[in-house]
Amino acid sequence: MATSINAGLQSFVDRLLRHSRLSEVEQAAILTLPFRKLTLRANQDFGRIGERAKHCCFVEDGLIARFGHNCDGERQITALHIHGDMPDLHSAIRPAGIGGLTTLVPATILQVAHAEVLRLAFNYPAIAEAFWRDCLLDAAVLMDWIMNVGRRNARARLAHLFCEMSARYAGGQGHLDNFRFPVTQQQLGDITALTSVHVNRSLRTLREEELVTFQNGRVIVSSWAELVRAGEFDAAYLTGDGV
Amino acid sequence: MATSINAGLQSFVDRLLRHSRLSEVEQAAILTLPFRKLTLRANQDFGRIGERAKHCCFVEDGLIARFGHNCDGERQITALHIHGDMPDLHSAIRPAGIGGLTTLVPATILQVAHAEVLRLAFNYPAIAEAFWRDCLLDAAVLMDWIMNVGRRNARARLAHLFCEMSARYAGGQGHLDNFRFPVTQQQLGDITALTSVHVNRSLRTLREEELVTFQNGRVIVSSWAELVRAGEFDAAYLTGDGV
DNA sequence: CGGACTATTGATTTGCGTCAAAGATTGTGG
DNA sequence: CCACAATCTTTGACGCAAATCAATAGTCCG
Repeated sequence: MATSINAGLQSFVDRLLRHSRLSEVEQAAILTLPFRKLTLRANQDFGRIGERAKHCCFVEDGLIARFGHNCDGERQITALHIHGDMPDLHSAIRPAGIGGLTTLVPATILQVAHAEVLRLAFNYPAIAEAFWRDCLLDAAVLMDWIMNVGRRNARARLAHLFCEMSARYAGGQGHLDNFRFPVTQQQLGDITALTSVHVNRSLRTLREEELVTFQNGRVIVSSWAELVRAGEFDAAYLTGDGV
Repeated sequence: MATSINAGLQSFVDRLLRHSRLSEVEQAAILTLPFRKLTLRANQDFGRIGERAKHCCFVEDGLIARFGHNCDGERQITALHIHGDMPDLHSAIRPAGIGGLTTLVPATILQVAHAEVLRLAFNYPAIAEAFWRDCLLDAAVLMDWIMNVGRRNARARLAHLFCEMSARYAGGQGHLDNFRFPVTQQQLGDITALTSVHVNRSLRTLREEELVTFQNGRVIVSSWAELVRAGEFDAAYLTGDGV
């Protein structure tokens, strides 16, 4: 169990600092959390459904998806977590699982015991507040995804998703016009509640309209303004508000 | 500004106690929160989009919906809140609005200033934890709704919704076979991402199958077991986990 | 070099939306 | 208490976006 300051934990602190104020002492307390580093293959499920977790996991590298299944076995991805996210911070407070977690690409995660997370939250009210706020940001994304899946057509859903990931990979400052987003068209379908066939057709539309190109797990934005319009994207829901 | 113990606040404490442990002192602290009671007509928007809130609102009576719009003006309801819920507890920690709030029927709400909520959370760590957990329960429902809208057909979406509301109106203990759920078919469509016409047809199907009848804002469950199966309902996501 | 994904495209089907119109219910003011 | 408006429910006919089915290429990797 490593306890030295770690670059992975630093990126989580960076994430928290984007929306919350933390003193040097509080930052240091997070950075010295004891963790266990796990290296996972692609498409490896962990944080099993129905099982009570005893750890939070923290994404040092890779792309993590939370998912559920309907009884026909169709998968629906309900959340994506990138470098610097803590996909199941909530499990420290509410251990009951809410869907499984899986890697979409090879990933490294840091496991931190619930007890350690709770100890921090208990000892440092500002950290508790930052954790709480972090969970609320995740919830805001969930709300946005309901809008996306419920009230937008295929083209708009994909446009919106690319906008969101562009903004998130940019780390809360503007957006990226060219970024790796290592998912298959099947997985894009699992995210947007479409079939891979229709994802393929809609991607072609977006490409031909010269809004965005998705190829080999990479997104290349041709016209950010048009893409934002097509996806009805407003980045407000991604930004914190407590600093 | 009333400060005496109030029956409305009591039902919120009851809700918290369903998932979190609070001492007598902590309960009393919540019950003496200063509030302002507002009586609202049906279909009255409040907690305006884009505006930073300064209060949390607490549902004493009625049915409150959180919603967003797409650019065609179609409304999507992303959350429902009943008697005892606090629809925007999160706004104390993250004031940025995430969609508007509206009443679906005449309602009475209690407004509590953010400062008061934060003071409680700061002074009583157990209350902060309970508030945090309460937000996580709301988030679990959001995740479930993504599944519902994304991966289930019209009949299953409605069945699932009726199951959820049956369980929630039962206050975390079993379910109700007969309960008021005062929404129109149009609003059922806004919740399930369907048109009111298709809601109507699907309700007929459910009625003819003798699973559930929806009439005049009342749900009458004919076969709970069948309804649960049709809606792929598992109440686990509604229950707290921290007691 | 062969097996397993992944992407692409065409043909066809279908669940749900759209449009339209007729009842039923509720509310309101005279 | 009735008349009339407004809203809500129900049903039919038709259209369309996305699903399904199916087949051919790429592409990656051992």
